[in-house]
Amino acid sequence: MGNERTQKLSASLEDYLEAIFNLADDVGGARSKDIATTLGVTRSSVTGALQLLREKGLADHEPYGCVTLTQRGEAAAREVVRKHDILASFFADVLGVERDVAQRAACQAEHALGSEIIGRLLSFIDYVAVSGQSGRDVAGEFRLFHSRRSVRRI
Amino acid sequence: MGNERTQKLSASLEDYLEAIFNLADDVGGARSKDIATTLGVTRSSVTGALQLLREKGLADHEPYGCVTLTQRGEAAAREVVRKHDILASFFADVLGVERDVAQRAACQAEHALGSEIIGRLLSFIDYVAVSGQSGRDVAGEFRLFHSRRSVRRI
DNA sequence: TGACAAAGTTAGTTGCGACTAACTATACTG
DNA sequence: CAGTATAGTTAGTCGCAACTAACTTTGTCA
Repeated sequence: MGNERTQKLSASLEDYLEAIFNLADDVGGARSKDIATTLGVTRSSVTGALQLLREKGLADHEPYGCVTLTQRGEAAAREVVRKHDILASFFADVLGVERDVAQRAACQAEHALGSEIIGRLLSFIDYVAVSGQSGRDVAGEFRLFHSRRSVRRI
Repeated sequence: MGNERTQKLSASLEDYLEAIFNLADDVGGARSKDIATTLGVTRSSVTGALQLLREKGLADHEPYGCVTLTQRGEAAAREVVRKHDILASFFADVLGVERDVAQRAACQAEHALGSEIIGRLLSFIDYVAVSGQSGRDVAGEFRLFHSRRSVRRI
């Protein structure tokens, strides 16, 4: 109990995991420089974070080489990415927020919400998606509702 | 520009503002001890935070006395409380999460979301609330949808 | 192959936000 | 009103997560 398997990650380390995962996915490998660019931090900050991720058994990183995630690291990264995608989809597809605003908000909120809420949110997105098939498009109806209310406030 | 009026508050200071506001509302005054208990920190941490809030012109605090919020401090606190309430209501009333889980999640997420998203969320809650009056209760329907999907996964 | 640019690391600093321990002020109570 | 419990403050420490500056390694190319 209380070992490295159960420790909660900081928002910062979750961001690093997410960036490493996405870079590996997109470019085929995560270089320290690219992680720094993605997250808007210096290379030395990345070195420090990789050190921590290695200590926690989440990333492997031979100096001057590519960063790879361990099985546990990849699992943790997938969970962060999943939260991100669900939140971004909810903001954009249900609430009707601009894609890039939704993305940025998802980045912030993904660290704050547990799996109970995220699971329900995913469910809700699906509910809204199929709502059109039963004669009433919830997302569209809400957009109308929202724009009318906004107009009233001008 | 860049003066004290426009600076963004840390999540921690927002928590202090919120606690002070709620205590003043509930008990009629915010004592350092009570702020500490509410937030689960030590009294000395509160002293430090009050120092910062005073420097930022958000709280007045004569040593050994009650803490009061300035106009700007109260405005900032109201905004945090508003975000909290909207999020908690969304989690509980729309997603159907337990009240206390919703409260805790709102505490975490309230610092991460800007007014664009929060405004839409409020709008959405209203939309769901009036949805029942037009023959179809979105929240209730979703609960059914979610519970059926959950059962399928067992 | 030698030089240089780019990438990565190390060492040391900063700010924040918590903590403990020790001290001071206030308030209550016999 | 003296003594003590409670509240508040101060000083000093710690961990985290960033930073800069200086150094090392790697890779490229004339």
